Amino acid sequence: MLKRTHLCGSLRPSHVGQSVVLCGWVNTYRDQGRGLIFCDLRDREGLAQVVFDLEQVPPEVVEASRGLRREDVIAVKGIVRVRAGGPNPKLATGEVELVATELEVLNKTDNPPILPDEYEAEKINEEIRLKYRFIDLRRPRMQSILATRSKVTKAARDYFTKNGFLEIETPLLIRSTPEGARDFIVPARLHPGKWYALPQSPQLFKQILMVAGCDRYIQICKCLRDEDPRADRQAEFTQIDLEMSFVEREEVMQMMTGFVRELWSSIFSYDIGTVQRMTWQHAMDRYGIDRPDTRYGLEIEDVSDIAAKTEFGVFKEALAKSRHGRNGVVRAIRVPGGAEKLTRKMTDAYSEWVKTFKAGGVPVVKMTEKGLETGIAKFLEPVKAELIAKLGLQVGDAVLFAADHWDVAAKALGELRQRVARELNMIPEGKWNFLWVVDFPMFEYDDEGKRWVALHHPFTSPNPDQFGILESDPGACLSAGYDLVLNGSEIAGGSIRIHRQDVQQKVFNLIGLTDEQARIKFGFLLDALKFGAPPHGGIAFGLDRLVMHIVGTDNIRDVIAFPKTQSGGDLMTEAPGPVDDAQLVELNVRSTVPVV
RNA sequence: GGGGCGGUAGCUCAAUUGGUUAGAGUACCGGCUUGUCACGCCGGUGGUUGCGGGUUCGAUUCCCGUCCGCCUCGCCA
Repeated sequence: MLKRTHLCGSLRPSHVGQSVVLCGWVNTYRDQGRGLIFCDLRDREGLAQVVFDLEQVPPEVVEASRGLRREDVIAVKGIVRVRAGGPNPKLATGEVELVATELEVLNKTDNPPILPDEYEAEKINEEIRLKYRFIDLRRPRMQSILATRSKVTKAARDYFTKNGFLEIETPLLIRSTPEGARDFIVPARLHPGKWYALPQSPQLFKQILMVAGCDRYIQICKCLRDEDPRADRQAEFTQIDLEMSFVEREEVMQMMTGFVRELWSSIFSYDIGTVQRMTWQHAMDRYGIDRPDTRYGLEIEDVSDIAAKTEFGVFKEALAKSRHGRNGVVRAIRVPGGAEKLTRKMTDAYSEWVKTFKAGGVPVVKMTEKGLETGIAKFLEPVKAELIAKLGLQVGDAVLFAADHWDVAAKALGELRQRVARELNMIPEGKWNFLWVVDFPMFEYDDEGKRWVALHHPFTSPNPDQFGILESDPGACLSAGYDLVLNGSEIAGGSIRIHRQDVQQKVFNLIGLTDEQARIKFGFLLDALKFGAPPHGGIAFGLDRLVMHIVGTDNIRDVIAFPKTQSGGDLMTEAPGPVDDAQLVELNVRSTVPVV
């Protein structure tokens, strides 16, 4: 076999005159007739044009070159020269070509169902791309994404090991724990009737590594949550998981900010500047979401007191609502220029759409030269001046309202804010807005379960100044949690953990675990906390999402080599699949559904 | 679990109100072509219209069910 000397994409004028061997896939071939054949050969690095001058090569090369087809795998030996037909500016190698002297066809291909040609590929159904992933991944775009992902994981290892983190592996077969997402479970052959779970994250193990004196830990690990996927979510995903001892949240945030600073600097030569902080309450009030996109305005204003002075029934009803000690609200978004840009059709669609978030609709008013018009203008007439002042209304603006329980109104306007920004093209290109969200509540009340549930997870510590109200007013207690948000998407989340056994016990009690249940489920953690647990905290980056931002895609499957579909299937391997009865018998498992 | 969109040639799509032999581009096959680069020209092969049922003289088209894919609500500590 001819031995490769260069990568296709690496050929440059400096190679002219050299004898080289390229290996790769036939990207395209152009048969010019009896004398001349062109072939663009592709490998991971790019394309190079190979010329077969049929009068200058041995008969077997003539025959083999005439039989070349797209995606055949070949090795070619030849001399690099300046292109005789003039340069091709579309190719990085476009100034040179390889004049073939030898050709070895390493593997003929069947007619490929799809081609890794960018011109074609953008149009091909993802279903087909996933089935023939081995061809789809040959595309330059996909190769580039895989390379970028590799760069990110290497940057993480470099940065964190440089800062004293040890890379330590944690088990995949673990104990199933309550709380959180649904577990994937694995039958334990040696323990009939018992099961392992696959980790939703290495959370408890990394905490125990801190108790074990490892000081700083990093792992790039798979996490598995048996929940329905989304465009930016897979059941099986990857985290850059970290934990540090003897720190408070400030040091964790500084360390992590340093990482993204280095990453963005090395990949984009972009200075992320000072990363802003925002409290969870501020985020919810002003942006209607716990991961605000601060690249544009459209902030939410509370106009409850003004609305209270109107006779508009929807406002009155909303303000009369109350839940968990919080009154209903009327809130509004001023849309600059919205009087013209937001058509009746659009605002009607918004009203319909917010119903999916349990809101009743979106009252609208527009500001024209004549004053407030359309929509609910007549109800607002008495408070016109106040409203204009509060919202800073100018002629040409529109106002979108939500009136409901505070969380419903927040959610509706938060979603609406993003949709309006998208539809009115208000999101600036090329901006990277990083933001730390802090001071999350420890708990939220679960109406169905009639109990408090941890907003982050039950190992999250209250903020140091909040211990006093942990038990007396859990609903008001703020945690030492922090999320790193990029352009409205959560890319990392973590917290300072509880390192005292008595505090952990209290939190378990608060979320409805009795001492005995806590003992059964988390006895090892409570033990660890008893025997010398240092203060510690950490964070986990969602690697897939981080890479999505970096490569500019909104499809998580683009950044995973072998992703799963929305129903958890792998279209290439056809997993999940049936197993033999014998396997089930050995595992002491019986299926309750007939095998298809 | 709920809602929405989609599935026609290897691939991307079309097919009028339910009506002739389901078409086009591309890929593939054959021929021509010595400077192309999404090469070009001529010709050809290629169909379980996702699957199952129903209505009808007649179904890609209408109805029911089902499978698959995508988006989304719930869910994702």
